[in-house]
Amino acid sequence: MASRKSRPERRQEPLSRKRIVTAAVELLDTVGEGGLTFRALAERLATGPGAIYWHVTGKTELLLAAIDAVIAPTLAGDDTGKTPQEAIRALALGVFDAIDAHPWVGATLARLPRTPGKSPMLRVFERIGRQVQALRVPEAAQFTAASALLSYILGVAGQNAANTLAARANTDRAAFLDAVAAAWRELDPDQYPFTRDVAGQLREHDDRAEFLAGIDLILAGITAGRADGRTRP
Amino acid sequence: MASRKSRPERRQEPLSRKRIVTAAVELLDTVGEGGLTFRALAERLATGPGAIYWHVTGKTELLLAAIDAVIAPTLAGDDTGKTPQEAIRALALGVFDAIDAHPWVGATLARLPRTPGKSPMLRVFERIGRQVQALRVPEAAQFTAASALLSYILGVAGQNAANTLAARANTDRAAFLDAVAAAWRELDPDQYPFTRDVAGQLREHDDRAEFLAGIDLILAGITAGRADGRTRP
DNA sequence: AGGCCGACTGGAACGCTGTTCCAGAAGGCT
DNA sequence: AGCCTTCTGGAACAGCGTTCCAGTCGGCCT
Repeated sequence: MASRKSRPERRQEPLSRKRIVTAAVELLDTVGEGGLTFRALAERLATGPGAIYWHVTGKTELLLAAIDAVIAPTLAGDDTGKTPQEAIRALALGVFDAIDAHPWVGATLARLPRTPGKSPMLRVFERIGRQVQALRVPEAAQFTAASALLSYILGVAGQNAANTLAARANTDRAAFLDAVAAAWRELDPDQYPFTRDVAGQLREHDDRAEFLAGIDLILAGITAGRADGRTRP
Repeated sequence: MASRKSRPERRQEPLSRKRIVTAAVELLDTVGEGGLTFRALAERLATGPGAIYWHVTGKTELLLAAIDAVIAPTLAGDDTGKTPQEAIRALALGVFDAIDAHPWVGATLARLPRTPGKSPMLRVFERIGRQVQALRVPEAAQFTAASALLSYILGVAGQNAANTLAARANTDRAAFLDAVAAAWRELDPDQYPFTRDVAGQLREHDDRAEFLAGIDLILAGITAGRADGRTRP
C-alpha cells in the first residue's frame, strides 16, 4: 500500500485554508459574529492559534473568505430562460436568504475594509448589471441602476440580519415582533403618529415579501424611467 | 455673586454624559471607528476609564448616543411648504450627508444590537412615513414603502461610508477611484463583462447624485404603483 | 543511508481592549 | 460636625488579534 504517493497525513487531516474557512463559518453560524476567535477556531481544529496564521493572513481575510463561501452557492444559479426581472428577483432573493441564514454577513460586510477589486459583492454586482443591460437601460444609467439595486439588497439584508440577531436573542420571533409592535404603540402620539399607525402591519409582515416588493419598486422605477428618461414633472 | 446656586464645579468642567458623547464623536471623526477607546476617551477628558461608566452604561450605549448626536441635526429640518417628494429627498440627503461626514455611523449601525424601540433610526423612519402618507400611498403599502426607502438610504449610505473609509486610507479620492476603475478594467472579460463596461462611469460618477437618482427610482416606483397599478406601456 | 532543508505546527508571550472594582474626594443636608 | 450620596480615577481582570519561535515532520539530494 501507500503506492508512490502515500497520503501525507502527518495528522488525521492536515490543516488547510479550506478546512479553516469551513470551521470559521460553522463557528460564526453557531456562536455569532463575536464567537469567531482565533483561539476558539484553534481549539475546534485541534491546533494552536499560530498555525492558522500560516494559511490565512489575518482575521479580515478569514472573514472575507467566509462571506465568499456563504455567498458562492447563490451565484451558481442559472439565468437562462428567465426574464431580466425574474433573474434579478431570483438573485436578490438568493443574497437575501444567504444573509438571513448567516446574519453575521450583514454586519461584517459593513465593517470590513474594501479592497478595490476584491469585495465579495463584486460578482453579485456583475450579475445584476448584466440583467440591467438586458432590461435595455440606457448605458449612462446602467451603473446607477445596478448600484441602486445592490445597495438596496445589501441595505435590507443588513437591516434584516440585525433584526434576526435581535430576535434570536429573545426566544421567539413572534414574541419579539409583538414586543416591538407594543413598544411602537406606546410611543408619543405627537412625535410618532406614523410609526404608531403601522405598528399593526409589523406583526404580520413578511420580510421576504417586503424585500421583494422593494425590488419590484426599484424595477418599476428603472423601467418607467427607461421609457422617457425621467419621471413626471 | 454666586447667588444662591453657585456653579457646582468641583473641577474646571464636571464630567457629564453630554461632554462624554461630544468627545466620543470627535474621537470617532478624527481617528475612526477603532479609535474610540475608553482609555483614549478618558485621556481626552482628563480622567480615568472608570469615571465614564458612571455616566454611560457601556460602549454600546455610547455609540448609540454618538449616532443620535450626529443624526439629530438632520431631523431638525422643516418639511412645511415642500412636496412629499421634496421632503423625502431632503431627508434622505440629510442622512446621506451625515453618514458621509461621519463614516463610522454606517458600520456601527449595522453592528449594533437593535433594542426594539430604541434604534436611532426610528425617528428617520417616522419622518419618511409621514411623507409616504402624504403621497397617498394605500395604507397597506405604507409600511413597505417606508421600509424600502429607509433600507435603501441606510444601504447606500453604509456602502458609501465604507468606500469613503477605503478612499481615506489612500491619500486621494480621485486616485482611489482611478485605482478601482483600473482594477475593474483588468478583470476577466468573460467573467466580468458588465463591470468592465461601466468602469468608466465609476471614475466621474457623483455619489450624491447617484444616491438621489436611486431615491427617485423608488419614488417613481411607489407613485407608479399608486396611480393605476402600472406604468404606461 | 544519512543529512539537510523547507513546510508546517502549536504554545507562549505582547500589547491592547471593554469592563469591574473600590478606596477615596467633594459638596449638600440635618 | 458629621454623615451620605454623588462622583472620581487608577488598578486589576479576562479576553482579544497578532507575533514569535523552538520544534517536528516529510521528501529530496548526495
